[in-house]
Amino acid sequence: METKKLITATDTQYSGILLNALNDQRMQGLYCDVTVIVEDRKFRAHRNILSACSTYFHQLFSVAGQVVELNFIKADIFAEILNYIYSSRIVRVRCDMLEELIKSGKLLGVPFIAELGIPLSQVKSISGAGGKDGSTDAPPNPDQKAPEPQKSTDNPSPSTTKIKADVETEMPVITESFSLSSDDQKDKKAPGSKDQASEKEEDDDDDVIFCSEIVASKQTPAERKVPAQSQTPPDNEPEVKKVTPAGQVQVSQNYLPSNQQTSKNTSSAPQKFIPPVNTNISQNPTPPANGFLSPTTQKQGTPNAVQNQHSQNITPGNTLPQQKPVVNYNSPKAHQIGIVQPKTEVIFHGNGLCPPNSSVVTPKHISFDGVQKKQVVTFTQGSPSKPGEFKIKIADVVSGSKDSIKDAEPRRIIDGKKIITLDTASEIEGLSTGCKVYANIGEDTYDIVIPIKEDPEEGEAKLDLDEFPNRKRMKLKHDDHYELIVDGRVYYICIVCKRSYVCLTSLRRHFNVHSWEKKYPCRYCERVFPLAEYRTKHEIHHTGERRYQCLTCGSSFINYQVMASHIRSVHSLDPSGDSKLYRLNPCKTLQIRQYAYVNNSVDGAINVPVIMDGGINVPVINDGGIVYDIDQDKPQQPASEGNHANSAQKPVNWDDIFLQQSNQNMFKPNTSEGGTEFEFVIPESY
DNA sequence: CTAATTCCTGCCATATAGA
DNA sequence: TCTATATGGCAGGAATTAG
Repeated sequence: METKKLITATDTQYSGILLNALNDQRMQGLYCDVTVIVEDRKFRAHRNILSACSTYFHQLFSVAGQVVELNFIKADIFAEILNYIYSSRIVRVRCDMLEELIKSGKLLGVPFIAELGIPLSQVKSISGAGGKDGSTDAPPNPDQKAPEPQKSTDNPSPSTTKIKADVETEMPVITESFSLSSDDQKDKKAPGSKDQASEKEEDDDDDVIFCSEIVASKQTPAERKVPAQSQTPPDNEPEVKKVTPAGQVQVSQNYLPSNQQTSKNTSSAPQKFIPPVNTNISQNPTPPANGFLSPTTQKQGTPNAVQNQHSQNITPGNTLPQQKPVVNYNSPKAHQIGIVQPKTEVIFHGNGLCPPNSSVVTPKHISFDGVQKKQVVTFTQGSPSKPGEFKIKIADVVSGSKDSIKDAEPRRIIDGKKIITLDTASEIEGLSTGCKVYANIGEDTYDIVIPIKEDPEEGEAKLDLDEFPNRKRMKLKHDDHYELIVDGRVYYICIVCKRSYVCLTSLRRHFNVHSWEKKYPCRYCERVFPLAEYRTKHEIHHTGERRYQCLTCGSSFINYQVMASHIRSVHSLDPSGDSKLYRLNPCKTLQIRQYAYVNNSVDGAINVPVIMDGGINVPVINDGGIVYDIDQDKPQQPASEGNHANSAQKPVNWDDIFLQQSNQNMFKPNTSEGGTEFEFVIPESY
């Protein structure tokens, strides 16, 4: 066999170019497969990239859907981090943002950013260089390389080697403008200098330098995700293990026994799995320790909040005293009793650490480890026949540890599903979205049907097929909710915010507030709404139309609330009583879907008619007998909300749809019309 | 503190796609 | 045609915001 010369060629710029290309794609929205919502901003990105650079995302994406919402970070900070992830650079970050940036970097498990604090502190203290920089602290643990959180120890790539060599000198550098750089030296640039264009392509390798021990010293999200089997059962957890910021992942966790491995329990890490729940107490005046919560997030809880607030921090006044009969939400009896619990916000600590009697507290807003905000957990169980009165106390569901889930004994395997029984509802949290949870199997026990997945990706689809054989059309992946079955009733739980819904349609509708898959822009202004109804109501404010009319005095009002308030205050009557005290007139100014109203007024006032979807040219008669000729001549444009099926699909096409309808045609001031401020001018298209 | 506004969610009617 | 699902309007309570 003839010997052949082996050639090895390394494209030293490949990674940089690749990163650049990825960043370009991100900027163009190409192939972005995840939306990260931070505050009011949405960031499109690539899961692979994020997961490679962030231990947080790495874990999160193992369970999360296409949209994740972070509430423990500020949007501008996240923007910087995202820019870093896609460029390997942090450029000209304001110094006042630095601290927060570092914190956020830690939270997200982005080693480079997390490590920035080290040199910064050195700078601040003027303690001289060297010290405990990343190189010293960071164990020679190349496998913690940020881009590949899960492995690669065995890959001492040249770059890695080089990086190690450079560590001492190439720590992040704070320039005079507090820009941070970890510039690569391929072109021998001074650390502080930044030729962004060129460096961008070269820096990324270096980032592995700073990976680290943040990950090493703290339990990574991934570690947390997989519960250490040997962990103390949640019930016995004396205290909440401090939540490692970076670990505040979980929208949900896949809990597939088959996949569960104990390998990660190496984590002698002080922390155990951090449950997704971290609620905080709204009434609790204690601000987050780090104080970096935005006002809006203060009620949302942050990892830090979790860290610093314990369930026992619950303001006594806001919680039922302990001596109060504990209504263990895990107990079916709790529901049966129908106890109305005081509402409050609670810090739920993971691992089911929240004391069992924390159930006596009904959190109103629960944050789940940074993934979202409010949580309605009013849990009162009236009669099951009154769905609205029975809300699952999600806190129960989410506060649990997965340890016991894993430990739960598989009771039986049926049709590709493994059924396990949990001892407490708090353990349910670990379930993947495909799991169905059956409560009330016994006191404080729950049967959980877990699909046995061969392939994590297909698992849920398989689950659906398995579990819903009767459904002809089942979403292959309903990764937007869990299903919790209590007393035979199914509750749909949003995986993002853990709200529970009796109606799946309600959940679907609600979920758009997370995903913004559909957007409903106002025709009159720049506002955009996640729900069509919100937009409609908002637009009515633009038109000024007053559809709600008090039957007692004839006054008209713009919405139900105003009308009801009027009836209550002026007439001292209850608008929600049996007798109809108002009338809802058909909408004249907006082409919204209207139903064939049932007579909803006690006096027989008409609520007329009969404009259906697609029937927009059906004349509408108002209560005064006036015929509103709706869209007589205009052929149905797929023009409106009325055609909701279409508009819903492409809600952003409002501009196209209504382009010809100038707003001023919709209404104009009218002083002649008593009582109302506008004369409604039905556009021709109506 | 009160009123106004916005949000939320069960329920319902309607439209549509697929079997 | 039937069924499941999507969509969105409405009611009315709750939460939030504004004055």
